[in-house]
Amino acid sequence: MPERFGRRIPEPTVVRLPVYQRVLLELSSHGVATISSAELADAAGVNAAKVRKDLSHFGTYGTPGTGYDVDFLLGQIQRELGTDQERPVVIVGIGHLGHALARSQGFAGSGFRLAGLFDSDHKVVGEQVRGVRIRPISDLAGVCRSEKVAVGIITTPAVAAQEVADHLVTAGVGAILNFAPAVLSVPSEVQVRHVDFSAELQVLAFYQAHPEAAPTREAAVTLREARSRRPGPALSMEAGENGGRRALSEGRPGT
Amino acid sequence: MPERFGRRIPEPTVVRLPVYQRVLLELSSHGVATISSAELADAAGVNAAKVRKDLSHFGTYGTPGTGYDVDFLLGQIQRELGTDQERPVVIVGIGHLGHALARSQGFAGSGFRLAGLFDSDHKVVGEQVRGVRIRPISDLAGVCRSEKVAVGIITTPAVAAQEVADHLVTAGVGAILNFAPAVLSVPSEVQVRHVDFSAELQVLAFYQAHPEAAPTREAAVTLREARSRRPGPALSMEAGENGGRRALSEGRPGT
DNA sequence: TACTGTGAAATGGTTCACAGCT
DNA sequence: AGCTGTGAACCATTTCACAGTA
Repeated sequence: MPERFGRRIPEPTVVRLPVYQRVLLELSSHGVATISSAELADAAGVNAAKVRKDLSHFGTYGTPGTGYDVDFLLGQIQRELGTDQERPVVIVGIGHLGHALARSQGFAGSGFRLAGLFDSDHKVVGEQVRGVRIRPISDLAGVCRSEKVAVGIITTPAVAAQEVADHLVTAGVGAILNFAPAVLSVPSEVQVRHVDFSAELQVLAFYQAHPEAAPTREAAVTLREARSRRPGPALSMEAGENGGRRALSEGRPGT
Repeated sequence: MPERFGRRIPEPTVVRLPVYQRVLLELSSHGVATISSAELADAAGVNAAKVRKDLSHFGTYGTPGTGYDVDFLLGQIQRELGTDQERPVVIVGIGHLGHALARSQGFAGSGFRLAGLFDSDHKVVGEQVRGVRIRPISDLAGVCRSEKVAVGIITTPAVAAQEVADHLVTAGVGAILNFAPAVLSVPSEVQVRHVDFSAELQVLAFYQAHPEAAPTREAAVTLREARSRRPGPALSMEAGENGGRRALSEGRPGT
C-alpha cells in the first residue's frame, strides 16, 4: 500500500511533480493514452525508479504490465498540486521582472490568479498590467487579507525585500517566492522559495571553470526521442488521426 | 588539510557560495573585518557546520578563536566562482522576461557580460537593450563562436527551447540557463540549470495545501539581528565611523 | 577562551532488484 | 511477458562533537 499521507513528502519529489504534469499534459494533447515509468522518466529527464517512487508517495496509480493511464495520472497530479483551485497571488515590485512575471502565462493553467500588483514608486502606481492596477505598498496588507492571498512574490530590489516580506507575513501570507537577491528572515511556519538568477549563472560558471568538480548529469530525451528509442511508432504532432487513444509504445499499427 | 581539488564539490555547496559572497560583500561594505562561521551562517540562513564544511572544500581560510577575515574570505570565494573574470553570455528570446534579465543588475558585478541578444521575431530584431542590439537567431552560432560565449540563457516560449538549445550546443556553448518550461535534451557534458517560475509557485502551493508534508526550514536572520542576538554592538549602516575595521562580535567598545 | 577543521554518525534521497499483478 | 510498487542497499549531504590551534 502506498503511504497515504501524514508522511513527509521529500522536497525533490514535489519539485518534480510540475515536470511530470507538463509532460503528461503534452502527451494527453497528443492523444497518448498510457505511458510507462521508463518513458515518463525519459521525457522528464529522470530515471524510472525515481518516477515510480515519487508517485508511490501519493497513491497506486499504475497498472502492472501496462503503465499509467495518462489522463488519470495527470488528474491525480493536478489534484495533489491543487492546480484545480485558483490561488490568489500578489506581486510586489513592478520593475521589469515584476512586469514580466505579471504578464507571463505561468498563472493561468497553473492554478494561480493575479490578485494584486504593488510598487512603492508613485510613478508606476495606477498603471495597469493585464487589467490589474498597480497599487501602493500601503494597500498590500489590506488586499492580502481581504483576498485571502496565499502566495506573495517579491520582485523588489534586495534592500526592500525584507521589509516587503515582513508586510506579507503580517498580512497572513504563508508562502513567499523571492526573486530579490537577499536572504529573507521570516517565521518558520512561512514557506519561502528563492529564485536567484545571478546565483544560477554563477553555479554554471563555477562548474565550467572546474569541470573535474562537476556532478554527472542524467541525460534527458525529448518526447519524440523517448518514443523512437523504444519500439513503437513516432510521436505524431497531429493528435491521434486514427481517432483512438494510444499507448506510447504499443506495437506498430498496421503490421 | 583541506581537500585541494580534483575532488567533486557537492552541488548544494556551490549553490551556497553566491549567498556567502553576497553576505560578505555587505559585511565588507559595513566595515566589518572578521566574522565567525555561526554569524555567517545566521546571515545566510544555514547552520554553522554547513558553512565550515562548505569552505573546507576549498581551503583553510579561518583562524581558530577568531573566525574568518571578511575581505580575505570574500576574495577567495570570488576567485572560486570566477567572479573576477568577465564571462560572455547570450540571451535568446527577448520577450518580457528576456528584456528584464538583459536589464538586470545581475550581470555586472557577478562576472558576466552581455555578449548578444537574439530573437526570431523580425519586429524586435534591431532594437537595442542596454546598448546591445537584438539580432536574428541566424546570427547566434556565429556570435557564440567568435565571442567564445560560455553561457546561453533561454527565455523563449517552451516550444522553441529545444531548438535553441541545439543551436547553442552546436555553437560550442557549454552551459545553459533555461527559463522556458521545458525539459532540455543536451549532451551530458553540457551543464543545464532550469529556472521554472510556475513550478516554484506550485511547490509553495503544494506545501501550503499539505502542511503536514512540509519540510522544516532553518530560520534565517538579518545581518542586523545576527549581530544583536550575539554579544556585540548593533550593526551600523554608516560604515565604520571609528575608522578601524571591526569584528562582527567584538566586545562592546567603550565599556 | 573561542573558534576552526574534520572524522564519524545520522539523516535523507536515490537506485537496485525483485515479488507480485495484469 | 511486461511493468508496477517497494523493501533493502547504496550513496550524498548534513549534523555532531571534539581535537587542535590562535
